[in-house]
Amino acid sequence: MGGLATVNTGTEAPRRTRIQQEKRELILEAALEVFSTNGFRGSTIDQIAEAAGMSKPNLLYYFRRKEDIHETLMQRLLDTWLAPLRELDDIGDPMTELRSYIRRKLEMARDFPRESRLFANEILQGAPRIMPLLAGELKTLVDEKAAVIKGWMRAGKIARTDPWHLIFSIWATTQHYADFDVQVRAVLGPNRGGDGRFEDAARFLEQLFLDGLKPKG
Amino acid sequence: MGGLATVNTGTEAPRRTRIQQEKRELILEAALEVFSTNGFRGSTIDQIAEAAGMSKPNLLYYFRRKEDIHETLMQRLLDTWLAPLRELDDIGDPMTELRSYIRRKLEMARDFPRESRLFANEILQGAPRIMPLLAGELKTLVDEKAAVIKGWMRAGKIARTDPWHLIFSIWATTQHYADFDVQVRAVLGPNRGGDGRFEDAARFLEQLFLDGLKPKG
DNA sequence: CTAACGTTTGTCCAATCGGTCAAAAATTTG
DNA sequence: CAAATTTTTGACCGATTGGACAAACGTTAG
Repeated sequence: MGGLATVNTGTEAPRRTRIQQEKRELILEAALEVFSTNGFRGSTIDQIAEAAGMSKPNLLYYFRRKEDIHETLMQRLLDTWLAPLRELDDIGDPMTELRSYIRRKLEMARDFPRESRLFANEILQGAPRIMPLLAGELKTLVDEKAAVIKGWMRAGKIARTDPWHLIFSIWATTQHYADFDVQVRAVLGPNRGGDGRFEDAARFLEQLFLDGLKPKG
Repeated sequence: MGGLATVNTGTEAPRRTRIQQEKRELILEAALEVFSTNGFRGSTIDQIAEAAGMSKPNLLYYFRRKEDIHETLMQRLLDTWLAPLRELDDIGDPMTELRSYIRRKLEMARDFPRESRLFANEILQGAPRIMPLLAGELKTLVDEKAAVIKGWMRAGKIARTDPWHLIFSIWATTQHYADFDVQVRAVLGPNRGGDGRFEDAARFLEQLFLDGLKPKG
């Protein structure tokens, strides 16, 4: 007889066997691949199951509903995704801090493009599943860091601007290389669009955020 | 009896009656709304038909397949979407030209957010339907404008950087306010996230691209 | 009026969807 | 070993999907 609801209690304590750990991980990896390229509604359980190398009922033994997979994925994502911003620290040289924040975000776009696209998909569709997190946890964190940046501006360490839009512009420019990767590569062509494109981007962004475009007097 | 295939010949000349013109326009408007928030696979013909105020078979009388609607939408989009870049002109002050390009792109993000999201959805999913356009028409245009920008750099009118990544950064920062609008508003909150957010963004971006963040000596 | 043509809809269909279930297979436990 | 438990699967279900079709309806030209 089937050993049923002991696995996906969801809210309860996750007492899991070794196999359950491994298989759940396998499913999440496959789901990340599928969800990030097709969106939630555009992805099917069959696709995920096939990518994970198992049958659909077997997948549903580990995750009761399609939404549970997506939810688990999103929860994990947000933690690692905001880590670079959390590291933005009041101690240390402001310009250096910002530069390394940009570098870290660009590295994440390079190393975890699927996670970036998963997030972008969710936001594009109106963030129906993570809206509370955006208005809560995320807003709190950004407001906090905006205050730090404002302190730097008052101290004359960096130019005075809108800290919130500064953070947006860092998000936009770095995540662009993950979310719009196909377009970036198509436009750059085989030569400039190769592996070196992230170093080119890093150099450009560093200069942009440091000096802007005005020619050196 | 039905007056059949005279409407959706697709490749042939579009000899259309007044009603056909109007209804097709109605459908495209509804489809833009639906596709831009749900993606292609996530949208259903029924949704579009309902949004257009007609029955599904009636919609399919004007567009034979779901894909035909999407294709028509994308074709129109690309023309208007790239118009600002086409206007980027060699005559005139380079810094002014770039500034007004950024302003125009930001206005498009404000006035046509659905178009921006439709495009973002397509790229996110690997641009399966417009890849040839990216590697062809788009690349040609960008290469051409990159050459113009390079000329400005050689003439010492703007700082030397990578013109392609400069264009990417303008796309990213401006379209961010359409594609990630939900997140932007959630983070800014009711006060700063109101209608004034685009003016704040315009001010910030102007300063970023002009002077960067380095404090004024 | 009527014939021809353009428009609209109700009905239907095969394929696919998310998810269930019971039974088989594999594994762990004693 | 055998019993208990966990894991896997084939078969199945109702709902939804994109699309086909013929009949009904509306409009216009002769």
